[in-house]
Amino acid sequence: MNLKELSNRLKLSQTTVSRALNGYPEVSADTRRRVAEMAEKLGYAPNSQARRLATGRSMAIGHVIPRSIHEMMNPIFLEFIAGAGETYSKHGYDMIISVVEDDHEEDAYRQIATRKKADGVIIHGPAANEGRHRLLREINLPFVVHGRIPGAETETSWVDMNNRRAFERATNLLLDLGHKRIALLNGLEHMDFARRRRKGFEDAMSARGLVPDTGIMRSSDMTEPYGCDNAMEMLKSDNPPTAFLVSSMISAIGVARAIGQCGLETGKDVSIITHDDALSFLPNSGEVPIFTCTRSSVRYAGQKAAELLLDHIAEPDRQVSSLHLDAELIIGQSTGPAPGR
Amino acid sequence: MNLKELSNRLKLSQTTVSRALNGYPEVSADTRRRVAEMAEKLGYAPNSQARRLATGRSMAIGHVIPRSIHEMMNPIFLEFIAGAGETYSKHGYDMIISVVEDDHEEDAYRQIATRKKADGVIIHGPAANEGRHRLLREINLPFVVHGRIPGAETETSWVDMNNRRAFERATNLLLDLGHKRIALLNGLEHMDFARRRRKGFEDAMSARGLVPDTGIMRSSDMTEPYGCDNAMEMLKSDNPPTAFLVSSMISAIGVARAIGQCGLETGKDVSIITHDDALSFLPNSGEVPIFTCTRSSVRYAGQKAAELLLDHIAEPDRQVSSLHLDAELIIGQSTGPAPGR
DNA sequence: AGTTAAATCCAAAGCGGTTTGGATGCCGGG
DNA sequence: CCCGGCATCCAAACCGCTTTGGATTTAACT
Repeated sequence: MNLKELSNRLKLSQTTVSRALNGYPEVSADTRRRVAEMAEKLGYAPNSQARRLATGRSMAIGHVIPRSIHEMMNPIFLEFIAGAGETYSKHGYDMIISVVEDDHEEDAYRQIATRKKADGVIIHGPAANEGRHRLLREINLPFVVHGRIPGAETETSWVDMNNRRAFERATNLLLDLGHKRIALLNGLEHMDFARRRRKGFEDAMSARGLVPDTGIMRSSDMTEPYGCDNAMEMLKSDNPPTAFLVSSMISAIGVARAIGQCGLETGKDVSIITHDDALSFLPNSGEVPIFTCTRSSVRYAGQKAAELLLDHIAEPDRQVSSLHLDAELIIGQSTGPAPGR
Repeated sequence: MNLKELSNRLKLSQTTVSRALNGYPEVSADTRRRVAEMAEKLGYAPNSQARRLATGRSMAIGHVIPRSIHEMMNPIFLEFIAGAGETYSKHGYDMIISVVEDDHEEDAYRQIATRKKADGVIIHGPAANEGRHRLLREINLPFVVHGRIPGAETETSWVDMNNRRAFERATNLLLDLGHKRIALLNGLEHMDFARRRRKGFEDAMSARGLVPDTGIMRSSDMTEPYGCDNAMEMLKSDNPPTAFLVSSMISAIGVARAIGQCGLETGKDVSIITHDDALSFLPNSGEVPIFTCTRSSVRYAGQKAAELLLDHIAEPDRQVSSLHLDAELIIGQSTGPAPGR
């Protein structure tokens, strides 16, 4: 069933039928109703390829993710995608995801632009020396960044949470509880978010005249064993930390496991604060959540980033605009006063 | 830069240029080279919408996932997607993901078919009373199932792992170690995979004349707290289990946490066997993995399911065909002889 | 040399929509 | 009664590619 057949059945021209269905004013209310009814009855829906070709808009947003196991192929990414996807479908956009070899990333973006596969893209996981925004500007592909690109904060549109502040507040909470020896289990520090988190931690420490001990600061992919192994090693050392500041629930669970294996009690002997992205399969809710955390829904960030991008596509010569989300600081069971205080 | 401009520059017809680029034989090697060079130089790539319209194939595979928080929006899904995505990009296909409200799922599939958004789809998470395969057959949309549809195993193409056998073997391992009181922390049992796992557990038990105690069998979304809370409750009961059979690493981590909090030792006082989907952010590897597990890479399953689907699209009147994967049984640190034996 | 087959290349017709630039009919006002 | 203007509707061009059915040139064979 295509436009032609439908308009034949209605004894109307394709033009009129098309206009009727797309809400143009040049068609009487009566005809519009007739058309809508017949379309419904015959189950007509316009072929997207044809429409896209005619309008020149692909009505799709691209997400290219490098195949590498690092960082991106993680549940946080999924949750973001889920949020963005909700926004897309609400606005009639498709989401297309390209999993590419790491060294084909640039190529993937170029393909999207030249083959007109998508009307815009979202940049995931900006790193320290980021170049994707320049490429995208060069090939004239609208984009929004999830996170911030160091040095390009004012010239790009982004959605990010206040990583520095979140970790600063978390650190202050620990300091207020009397902890002085605080370990940092950070994400990969070539990623922008991890740098900011570290900054927040260091700022809070030095504001109280403390010097962060790099001996108990780590940076890696945020897996469960990463949390467990490093916590274990530190706890068994001569001068163990009394608190852990962790970048992800997943690793925090590992830290908790290590604490348990050392015969210690989380929240009493050792404290943990983690960042909580509010992942659906790792709920940290309830009256008093298991983990004290800084929480910010990455799914919500996905929704907002998508909205921003769609706005930009609709009005191309609009100012860049960004959204800075604040994380909540939530007191759970995993923190307590420093021992011996 | 489009075909017309390119062919003008080359003083050739669009036909010839198109054929040269698409590897048709009716063009001399010399011309082909010239065309390729010029296309490269001018950065030409065919507009996908136009090509799709002309060929009638959308060169995309759809994945529709309900917005609901249950099951689907989980890391296992992501890992599957990642695997499938690799296959797609290798074959020049796009992956389009639709996040839809639960009650719009059918509608989403129909849209894909009538608007020609994708050439095929993958069915995720088949449940007990599954109807999607009938719908897809009705609207004539090729598909492959990840998992199996009860009652339709022979008439549909699917990729699944041998859930029943995996859990049977896992249970036997525990029984061989002398465990008699074994708890089952299963996934949602309206899902097919969870039913099969339960079957495997029950089969193994009754083969040794044991009757599974439904008092220590649970079924839910596989979160971390699910594992911890239920394990905690059981361990504190009058007649605690000596071993746990768990459906997911995530919940198994929760179980381990509960064991630790009870002052017991995993692999000594209490054993755990979990299914391990080989998620990248939950590595369970090393010489002796932390968890004894049945392991089957869901990423691999994604690759294979995608290959199967692309095959079906290429040769529509081909037999249905399926792939039954076997899980490895891997001995880790989380199992040991039943206490007092 | 004449004929045929093979090798190249091309004009034009789709694919299924949207959109431009009229055409037609009906109305009230002068 | 005639004309301008509004409300409707339509024919045809166009989006950028693939593909059919020929046309033309070249090579090969009798």
